[in-house]
Order: sequence, then C-alpha cells, then structure tokens
Amino acid sequence: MTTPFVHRNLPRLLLQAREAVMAHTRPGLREQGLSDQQWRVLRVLGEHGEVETGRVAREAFILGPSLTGVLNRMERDGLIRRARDAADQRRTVVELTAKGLTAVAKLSHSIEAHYAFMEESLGKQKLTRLYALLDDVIQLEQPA
Amino acid sequence: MTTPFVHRNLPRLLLQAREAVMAHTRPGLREQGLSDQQWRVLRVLGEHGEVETGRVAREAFILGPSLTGVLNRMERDGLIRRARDAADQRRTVVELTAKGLTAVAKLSHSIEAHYAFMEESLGKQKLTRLYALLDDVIQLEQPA
DNA sequence: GCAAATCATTTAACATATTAAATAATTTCG
DNA sequence: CGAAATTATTTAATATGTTAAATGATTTGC
Repeated sequence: MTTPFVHRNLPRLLLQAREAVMAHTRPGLREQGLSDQQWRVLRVLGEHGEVETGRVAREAFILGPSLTGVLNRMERDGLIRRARDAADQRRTVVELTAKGLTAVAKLSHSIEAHYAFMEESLGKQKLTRLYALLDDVIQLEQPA
Repeated sequence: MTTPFVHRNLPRLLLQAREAVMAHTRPGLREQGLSDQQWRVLRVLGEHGEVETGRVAREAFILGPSLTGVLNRMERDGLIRRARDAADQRRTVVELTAKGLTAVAKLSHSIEAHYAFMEESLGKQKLTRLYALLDDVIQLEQPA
C-alpha cells in the first residue's frame, strides 16, 4: 500500500526549515506579546517607515483580509498608527508608534545575533548558497 | 529611519519559496476540494496506511488541536475513516477511504511531474544541494 | 463631466493556528 | 491493587488564513 512519491517533500522541507529558524525567534516575540504576523508587519515598517497597507501585505506575506485584522489588533495594542493617504484616499498608510519602534529595536538585536550563530555553526558560505538556491526556486515560478 | 537588519530575511525567504512551489500544486488540490492541510494528511496516509493521529500531526506538521478539526472535515467529506486503537484506547488511528485513496493517486502524478519540471529547469544537482542545506538548517536547531 | 471600468481595502463565512485547560485512558510505583 | 504521574486527544478562546463579495475612491473613455 505504498504510493508513488519518489522525491523529497519540498514544501514540507521548507516549512520544517522555517519552523526550525522561528523556534529561535518566537520566544522573544511572545515576550513582547507579538504574533509571527505582527512581527513581520513591524519589520516591514521598521525597514521602510510609512507604508501603504498594500505594500505591507506584499512584503509581510499576509493576504489583505488577514492584514485588516492584524492591523486592528496592532492598533489596539498601540504598536502602529493608521491614516488615509492624502493623495489617494483609497489607500491607507501605516506607521510605527514609539512603542512599535521600541519593539523592533529590541528584537532586531537578538535576531541579528541568531544570524551570527547560524553563520558560525553552519558556515557563511552555506548560508549564502542557501539564499541563492531559494531565490532560484522563487524565480522559477514567478511570472516575471 | 532605517533599522539594523543586515542579513537576508531567512524565514521570509523560506515562506516565499514554499509559496512559489505550492502555487503550482494548489490549483490541483482545490479542484479536488482539498486544503493544503488536508493534502498533507492525505499524503501521510498514502505513504503509511493506517496511522495514529499523533504521528499524522508530526508528519503533516499540524498541531493537535488543528488536526482535530481537519480530520472532522475530512471524515465529513468521506476522505478518511477514524477508529480507536484496539491496543491503546487513548489513541485514534486514521486511514484512507477509497475516495481518499483516489485523490492521492490523482494528485501524486501531477506532483511528481512538477518535480521533474524543477529538476530540468533548476538542475537536479541544485535541487539535491537545496535539500541538503535545508536538512542542515533543520538539524542545527533540533534538540537531537 | 459622468457612467463604466479599475483599484484599494474591508466585510463575511468558513477553515486553520495557537495556547491553555480539560478529558480520558494507560502506566508507574508504593 | 489503587492513587499519582504520564500520555493522547479534544474543547475552548482568540488570532490568522482563504475565497468571494461588498464598499469606496479613483481613473478611463466617451
């Protein structure tokens, strides 16, 4: 009763690797009362300042409808501020509050430390090669 | 207002790569009325026959409480059968129905075809190297 | 200029994720 | 043997994911 799967399970491997990395980061996030998704949003805002929600969704890899709820709770918790875009009233722009900024600063340190650890234990080269291969896989499917 | 992120975002890269691969598979799943999670369960059962839910959870990478609901819906849809383990009444064992088996058979073909495509376009070596690097990352954190 | 098409976001309905606590069966040990 | 500790799963509560449809604002074309 075996089925014809002759290859490794790539999506599962990617999921598992992601979980392995996040296992390191998650405790720190939870200490700050953050979900994975909220952290992804914080990080995008930390990198770019004021951003339209559409871009947040793209860069944080969160679908629009999910993002609505995530931002509601982040606003409720005082991490972000929302406002309509003056130029195009269809758009909503988001930005960090002081509290959100503090959270990003705190966490970015320990995350960078984790990369340092991975570079040492795995090797900087391997990590670079992994990035490149992942880029390749991503490019493979994307319609330009 | 830039933040101190000097490395690539590895969890995001892994997520993105996974999405890229699944973008190929998902339409086929949805045609069969399957969610990503249901497919992971089906695949585990296809590989191992009758399996306890604990093992399903581990291998399909679904947490226990989520799995309860997933299995409920799969049972409702006639894809699986559940029963108490005779030897240990704490355990529940799950197995495919004929309908579930058919779904696995149908999808496994197109998925294997996708691997063939990736091996050709990306290169078999690169794919093998990617598997190895992902294994390394996973090993890195796992407590044995 | 204004109706139709387009674009950005939200609402709605259901499925899944996460954490803690509860339930139920089994094992361990005094 | 029987109470306590352990193991397997489910329930509960809240957050997030997914898809389709609705809402609101902007642009296009006539």
